[in-house]
Amino acid sequence: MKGRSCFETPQDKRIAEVAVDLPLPKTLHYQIPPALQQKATLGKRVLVPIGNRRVTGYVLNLLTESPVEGLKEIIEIVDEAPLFSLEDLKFLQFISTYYFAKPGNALRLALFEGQGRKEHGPQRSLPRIKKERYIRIDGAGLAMFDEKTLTRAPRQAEILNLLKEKGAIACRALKKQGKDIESALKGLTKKGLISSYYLERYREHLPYHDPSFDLPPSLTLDQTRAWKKIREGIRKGGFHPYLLHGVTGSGKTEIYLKGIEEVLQLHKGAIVLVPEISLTSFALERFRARFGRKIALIHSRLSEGERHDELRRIREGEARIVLGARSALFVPIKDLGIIIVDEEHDPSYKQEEGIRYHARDLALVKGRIFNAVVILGSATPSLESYYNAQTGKLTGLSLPERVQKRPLPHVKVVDLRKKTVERDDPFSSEIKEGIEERLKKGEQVVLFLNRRGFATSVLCPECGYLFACPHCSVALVQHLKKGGLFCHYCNHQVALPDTCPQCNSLRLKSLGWGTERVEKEVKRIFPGAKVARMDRDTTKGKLSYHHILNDFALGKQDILVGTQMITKGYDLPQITLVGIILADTALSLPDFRASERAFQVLTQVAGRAGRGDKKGEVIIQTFNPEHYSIASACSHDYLGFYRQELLFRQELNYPPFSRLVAFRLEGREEEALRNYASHFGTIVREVLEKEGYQQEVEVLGPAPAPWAKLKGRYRYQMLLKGKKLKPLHALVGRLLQEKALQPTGKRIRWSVDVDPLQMM
DNA sequence: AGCACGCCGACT
DNA sequence: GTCGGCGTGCTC
Repeated sequence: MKGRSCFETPQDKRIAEVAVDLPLPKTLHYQIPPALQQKATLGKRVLVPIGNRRVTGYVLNLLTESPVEGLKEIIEIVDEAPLFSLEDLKFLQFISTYYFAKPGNALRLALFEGQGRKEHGPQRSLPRIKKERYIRIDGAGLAMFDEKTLTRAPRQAEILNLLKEKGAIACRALKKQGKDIESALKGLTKKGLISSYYLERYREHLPYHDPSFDLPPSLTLDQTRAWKKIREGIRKGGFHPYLLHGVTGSGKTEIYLKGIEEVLQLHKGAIVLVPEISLTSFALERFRARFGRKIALIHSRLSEGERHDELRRIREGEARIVLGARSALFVPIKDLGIIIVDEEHDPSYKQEEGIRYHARDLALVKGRIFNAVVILGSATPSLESYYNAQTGKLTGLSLPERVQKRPLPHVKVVDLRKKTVERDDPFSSEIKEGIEERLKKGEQVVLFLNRRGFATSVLCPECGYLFACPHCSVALVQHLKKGGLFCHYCNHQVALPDTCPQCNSLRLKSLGWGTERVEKEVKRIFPGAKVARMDRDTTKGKLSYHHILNDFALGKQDILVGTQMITKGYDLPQITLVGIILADTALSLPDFRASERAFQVLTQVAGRAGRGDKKGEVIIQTFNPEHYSIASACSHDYLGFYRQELLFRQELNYPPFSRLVAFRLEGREEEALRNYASHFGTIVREVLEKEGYQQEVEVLGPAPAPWAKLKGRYRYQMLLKGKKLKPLHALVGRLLQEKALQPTGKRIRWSVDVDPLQMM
């Protein structure tokens, strides 16, 4: 910080705007007592009275006057130095106004409290700093020591010799070798030959071993061109946003690595965001191979202690780069130089609970506020981002070819409509032949199907009875291994009876294939093949995801069957065949982004094939070979897809041609919610007219959500659509104030979703 | 989130 | 007559 002037409180600003750690809709104003005037600065914690309690708050702003009468006084300033910089506060302020988030909740993001935890519960106890015991030779003791005393204590002698060699040893390392370490150590200590001491240790999710440092490969011509542009931005300083559109295997990661290297040389830090699912060791290892311990890993599967220690490494300056899922965007990195959002199109960047933010959008905001370079990278950019690159909001960079002149995989389409005879078999003869050929050659196969379980539903063919979830409007999915029928939304479980509960028929039928069934079938057809499955059911454990992929990478399996999870996050040269069991699943979703989603998933998973020296092949099975999502994915034609999808969006006035805000209404009683929803719609339209927004905002609904009931809650949604965000935003702000919209009991809730992604 | 205020049932 | 149920409403 240059001088202190910008942090000193001007004499006339005697009021502090404070966000407290309570779910209040607004910030509160407090008088700054003269004695605290000097210390009361932006970004510090303060102790304030609220009701008859005292709570900690955060100074977000300093004011000269307040519209509120009878302000109370700040009791105490907690911090010597501010916890938040001016930029941090700006970023926070933006999040809270843009997403209509309570300031206290926005604060929790910035404080990195994590999402899954209790909101506003009691303060969690801070994880302990972990210490590790070491031993060293006690010089004085050794000087007076007679070797013979140890002839009958070989363990002690052994340890002593080791110590003479190394000086000091971690006890943990010793314990790995023998069993009875403790008594030997006790003996040595008693004789005054060694002493113990403790050092702090960082907990690690994926243990660090010194990587074989990676020599940067030479760049292709396209890479060089893209890299030069980005380097220019980094060197110039300030906010420069890029969209790096590179086909699968075109070497986007290498550009990210270069960007980070450059930024580190300028003594700045970096944030790298990757989709939740691809948080494997693979991304981490690649970065560690280049940057060693300067990388910190942050994601939801870390234990509290591990996360705490990673944050500590960042705070203490050992780590200058943070790699993680969306929440890593809020990690406080000193002198932020670059933010990278890999696979920027990925829906997991959208938080669907609490503050419904989009990490890619906020990455751009953060870049602007912190004057950092932002790279959005993808093989299949979101329509919004690609459009932004075309209109100049982002600098578009393109890598149209794979590295080392490797071709994109050849794609073969199998039209399932012509396969009516063998309908019950998930594999076409083309896929079977393909698998057989790969098994013979010792190459690897990936089989993708975006549904887990054995069968997607169970039905009685005689009376039509369908096993459905009593709490959700979905069919139950049959699982063999877990045994029974399961709801994938609320986990409701029932046993599968032998007869139909409605007509007692014995002919219950399992419909639709899931990954479990695909795995079973492939094992049956190819008894010699080693098959692994990766989906939510096989990745419950903390590191199971890592282990499955690792084993596959090591060649312990020939075939990997999986859901979404296997579409990205790894780069394995032995995979030469990707089979897409049913490409249509994503297309049938009731969402205007369904085509985009389908195209992205197909392109991503197809991109796993042929990343080594051997040519890759993709076989897509589908009932809709003509659909443009599928056809474009087959011909690796992003631009073709983009143009067609853009037309569709324009016609229906959907993003990127408009902005959306969704209201989500929820309640336990169907009728009460239906009535409330209709009342809600009336009020919204009334306000819209009264305030004169008819020209700028279009209202759709409210209507029952496509999944009308989930986890025992009925759901309605309403959509506001506008060309410009500003009037939309103003109207929503106005509606949040509206008394008539507040639910009158009945256990009904509603929330606002700005830039909604999932329409289901 | 707390905590007070508030208006209806079984008790010292 | 009161103690207390937890429904709604406010906190600078």
